[in-house]
Formats: sequence, structure tokens, C-alpha cells
Amino acid sequence: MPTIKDVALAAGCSTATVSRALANPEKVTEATRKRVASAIAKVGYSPNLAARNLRRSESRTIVVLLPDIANPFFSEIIAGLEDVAHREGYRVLLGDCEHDTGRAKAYFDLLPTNQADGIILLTAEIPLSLVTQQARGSQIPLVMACEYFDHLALPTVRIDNPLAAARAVEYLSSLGHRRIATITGPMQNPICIDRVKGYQSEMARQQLAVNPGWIVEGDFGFLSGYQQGQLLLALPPEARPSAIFCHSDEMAIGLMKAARDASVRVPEDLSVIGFDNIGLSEYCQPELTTVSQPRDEIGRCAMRLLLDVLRKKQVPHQQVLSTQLIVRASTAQAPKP
Amino acid sequence: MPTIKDVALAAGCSTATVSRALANPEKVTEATRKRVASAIAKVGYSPNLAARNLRRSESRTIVVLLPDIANPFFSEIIAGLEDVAHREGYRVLLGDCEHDTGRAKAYFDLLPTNQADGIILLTAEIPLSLVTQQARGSQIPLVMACEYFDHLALPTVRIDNPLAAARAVEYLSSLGHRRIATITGPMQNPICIDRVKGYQSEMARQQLAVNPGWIVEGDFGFLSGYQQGQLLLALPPEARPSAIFCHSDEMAIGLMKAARDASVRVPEDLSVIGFDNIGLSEYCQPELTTVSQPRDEIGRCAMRLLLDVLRKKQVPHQQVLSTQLIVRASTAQAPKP
DNA sequence: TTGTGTAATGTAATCCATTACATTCAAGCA
DNA sequence: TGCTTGAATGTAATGGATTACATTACACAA
Repeated sequence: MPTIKDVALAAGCSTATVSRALANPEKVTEATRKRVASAIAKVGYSPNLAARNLRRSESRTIVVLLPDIANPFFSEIIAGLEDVAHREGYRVLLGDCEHDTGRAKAYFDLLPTNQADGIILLTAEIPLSLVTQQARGSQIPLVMACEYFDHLALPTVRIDNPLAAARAVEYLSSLGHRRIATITGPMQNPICIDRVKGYQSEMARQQLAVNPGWIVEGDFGFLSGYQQGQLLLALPPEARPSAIFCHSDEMAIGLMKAARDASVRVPEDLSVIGFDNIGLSEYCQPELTTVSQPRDEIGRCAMRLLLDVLRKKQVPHQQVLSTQLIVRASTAQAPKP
Repeated sequence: MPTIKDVALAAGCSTATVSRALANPEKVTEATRKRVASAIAKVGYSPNLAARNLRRSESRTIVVLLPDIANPFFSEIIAGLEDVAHREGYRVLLGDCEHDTGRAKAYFDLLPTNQADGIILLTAEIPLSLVTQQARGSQIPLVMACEYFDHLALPTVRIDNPLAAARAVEYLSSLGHRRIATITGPMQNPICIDRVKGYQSEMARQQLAVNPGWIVEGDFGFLSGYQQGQLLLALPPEARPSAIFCHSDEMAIGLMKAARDASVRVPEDLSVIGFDNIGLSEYCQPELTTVSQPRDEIGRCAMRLLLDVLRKKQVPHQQVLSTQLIVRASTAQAPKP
């Protein structure tokens, strides 16, 4: 592999000039710039980034931590993230924590050794100490997206979860539903708490009673939707919900399967609302009514925010993007009692 | 950030000894090793990998190129890949080519500059020149998984596609189906050609005629399954297939939606088989009969193979893993004519 | 013509870990 | 005792790009 020395030799100048021609073209004569350019082409040079990174103490690599690559919810966020990163000359190192906190630490350790310049967190399922420690001492560039930590003012891109949940409940209520349940994500998760709060406040606003058994916890996956769905559908008739708001589309689809198994018709007997609007939600049976998040835009925003942090720009601490209720075929008028 | 010098100072020895204590402990006295270890702990040292990589001309990073992160088919492969890589001290840089060949080149360019040590290709949708050029000249460590190139003897992990397709057709035939169609993936893709060959040879073996209109091309996505499904279901009754074998689960699910829209019942009027056994296939309506691939194992194999290549071990050129037909509710006896 | 300022370029130190080669020291043997 | 041998450790070169500082060259003014 040719080095900058070979280029300097071929262009008849010093390595410093070659380096400048590449990094600060305005500091070099038009003529030299051309000579360097053709020398680079001739010897087939491309810079050794390990050397550059060593010298510059940067890596142009951004770590993106997420709980589970297999979750389709994240794929579009990642696509958005990556696109912005590539345009700006950064690489993305995807870190799947698989709900395993040891992994997260390994990724955080890339920062002090200049293997990564910053981190985007798509999960709050990591030891809080990693974040606080870093954020206090060395001011590690860190941006959160979707999720957030309760007591930390980290730059964050997110949606208005209480509002989104309230809207879903409001819609169900407008269809005449009075017994509305919810299958949440993991409740150690602030966004799930927010959605439950939104659910509760809207239920109150609509003067609907909430049976404590109507708030059940899932883990965002198909199976938990199925299992918790079975539980809800097994409630005695007077307590059985006629509508269920799920914190993810996968759980909503699992729930709809539970409904089929129990001969409960969706939407005639039971209305279902999901969350995320994943690709699948248009192809399941019945098509799923869901709360859509601007996933691509969340990814883009988060990456832009992080790059701004790296460039020491002032950044807004909270960026809130809007959601949209997409009405499809899994919701209908409440059944007559 | 403390460097190896600080450790040497704290341990009262030279940097060389520190380095050796870390890399070749057997070359250092027990006593020194302990002194170094506690010095490292005291100053909080961790090696600067940019410097190490520069010196060693390696990066311990593996690039994994795939056509589309958003496709859930890949997620489990990636999980397997990553797990093996982490255990062996390698990092995985995920490259989404988004069917855009320029991106692929950018990732290949990481190799000569020691930013990556090897590549795993989960897609054949890249300029062939990248592969041939590299493989010839510098013998770039490259392993393919799932897909393969026709005329190149690259180390490859894959399934027996013709056999898997033949088994699916054989099963449909055993249910009494005689008009069996197939919705393929992109036909520039060798694995799709293989599956079509398997389909054709099994049709011949079962002495079933193949209407040329029964082989239609999709792109693995929901929508193409839906659209091509509409086409197949619009054929005149005597040519209309009673069973359709799809090259992906997403297309099969799209097809089932087309069937619903056309009031064709699955499986009573139409049997559907998918491919991949993605998580969703158990939760759609009806549950999907499909050909399961050992995705996790494919990922693991591919990574192990690549690491063997890097370590200059002899590696088998082809590793063929077995598939399994998973029978669920989307297939049934052929309707009486 | 000499002097001053500035733009262009060169020289060499620097980033940090690794490792070839050099040195030290002690044990073992004649 | 003197010499060999090998283990343990040290010294310094190395990898390749960047950049502070030094030098050169050239334009323009006095």
C-alpha cells in the first residue's frame, strides 16, 4: 500500500504539502494541488486512517447502541442515521446489546481509546453509571433517541409519548369504547411509563374508569402480546376490554393472534391499536391501526445532533418529533353491550 | 488518557516490558507481571487501538455487507455473526448497501487501508469487479453467506436451495396440488435461479406441467408478493394455481393479503409456502408454512470461516447447512376441481 | 537596492504501541 | 575461575499522517 511519502516523491514535494493539499487545499498553489492530485492517482494512494486517527485523536466512528437488532422498529432509524453519517464522512458501528449490559460497557470503552467519537443510545437498558460517569468527567458526546433517562439532561430526540398514547385512547373513546386496556413495554422504561400516563390521563379526561388489571406489561415482542392478550381476553365479560392499546405493533399482532385463538373477532368484538407502524402492520389481518413514528427522521435528527455536539455547537436538549395515528382495519365502533 | 509510558513509569520498567506483559505474559516474570497489572489498574490504562492497529496493520474489524438492514431475515444472521466476532475480540461494521453499489465500494476500500480485516458478503448485489479484483491481487479475506457468485470459488456458507425448493414442491404435490406456481426473488440472484431449478425439476419429477406464467419475479418484499399474487390469482380458472411457493415469507404474507382481497381462502382455496421462517410467520393469519433456514448458524459459520481465513487456516470452500420445511396452517389438501 | 511582509513549502516532532536488536544477569558447566 | 547459555529486560526504530515551527521565495514599498 502506497503511503503519503510515495505521493510526495511522485509529486516532487514534501509529505506536509501532500497532507495540506488534501486537508487544507487553500493553503497550496493551484499548480501543486494538481501535481499532488495526479501523483495520488498515479500511485493509487489512500490515507491510512489508523495513522490519521492516532494523530488526530479521533476515529470518525459513531457507536449506535440498541437493545436488539432483530427488532424491525430500529431498522429504519438506523437507515436514517447511517445516511447522515456517511454523508458527513462518519462510519456507524452498530452495537447490539441484546439486553446484556456487559456489552454496553465494551462499547463505551471504545470512546476513551479513540476508537469511537460518540455514542447514540437507542436504549435505556444500560447501566446508568456508564452514562453519568462519562457525562460528568470527560463530557462524552452522547445523544439519545426514542428513549431517555429520567434525571439526566442529555440531548435527546424523541416523540411526545404521553400525547401519542392519549390520542390513541381518545380515538378509541370516540368510537364508543369504555373498557380500554393497554399492553405496555417494559415498565422500567421511561417511555412506557409516559405512555401509561398518557393512557391514564386521557381515560380520566373521558371519565372512563381504569381497571388495574387492564394495564399489563409486555416486552414489545410478538409472544408477550400473545400471552398478555390471552390474559386480558380471559377476564370476566363485565371486565373484559373492548379495545386494547399496545405499545408496539408486534405485540398488537401477537394480541390479534390470541384473539383469533379465542374466537374473538377483530375489530367487531375487539379493537386493537399498535405503535410504530412497522412495514408488516399493513399486511397483517386485519390491517393494523397504529401510531406512526417518523423513524427515518428520528435517526437523522439524532445523528445530526451528535455531529453538532462533536463540533461543539450549541444543541437543543430536547427535540420532539410528531406522531400520527394511522387508522386501518383493526379498530371499529365498540360492540353494543 | 494514560499511555503505556505512564504504566511503565508506575511499574518501574520499560514500555516494552509492559507491552510484553500484556501480549506475551510468558516472556515476563511472575513478579513483573503483577507489578505491571497493578500499575495498569492504578493509572487506569487501556491501550490506544489506533496506535496498535497502525503498528500491527490490522483493525480487528470485520465488515458485513448486506442489501438491506430493514429486512428481518438478516437480523438473526447478524446476531450470530456478532456473537462469534465479539468472543474472538473482533468488531463488526455493518454495511447497508441499500442496493446501491457505490456504498459497497466504499466498504471494500476500508480493507487496503487497514480499517477492516475482512468482509462477509450477505449479498451478491455488488459490482463483481470489487470481488475479482481483490481476490486476485491481494487475496482479500472474503466470505459469502446465503448468496454466492456463479463462477467464483469463494468460501461460502449456504443452504441447498434447489433441494429446499424441491422439498416444498414435493410437499405441495403430496397434498394433491397439480397447478403450483412460484413467486421468486430477483432473478439476477443465483440462489433464486437455484430455487427455480429445484421447483422445475421437482415439477418434472412429479410429472406436473409448468405454465410459464406460473413463474413470476418478486423482490422479497411484502408489496411484490401482493402484486404478483394479484396477477397469479387473476389467471383464468383452468390456469389459476392452487398452491404458490414464495421465495420469502414477506412475499408469502403479501400474497395472502392479495388472496384475502380477492376472496380466495387460504388454505382452503390456495396453499401458500414461504421461505426463511421469520418471527412473523408464526403470527400471521393463517400461520405460514415455510422453509426454515438456520440463520443464527449461518452467521456463526460465516464468521468462523472468515476468522479461519484471517488466521491462514485451510478452509472448506463450501459449507452447506440444512433446511427444514415447517408445516403450519397456510397449506392444505388441494381443493376438489 | 534593501527591507518587510506574506504566501508557499519544507523539516522534524508527534501521536502510542510494538518489536527487532542490544544488554544485563545469573545459573550451569568445564 | 572463566565461559556459555538463555531468560528477562531495556533501547530505539517503526508504522503513516499531521502540524508547529523554520525556511524560502516573491511582491511591493521605501
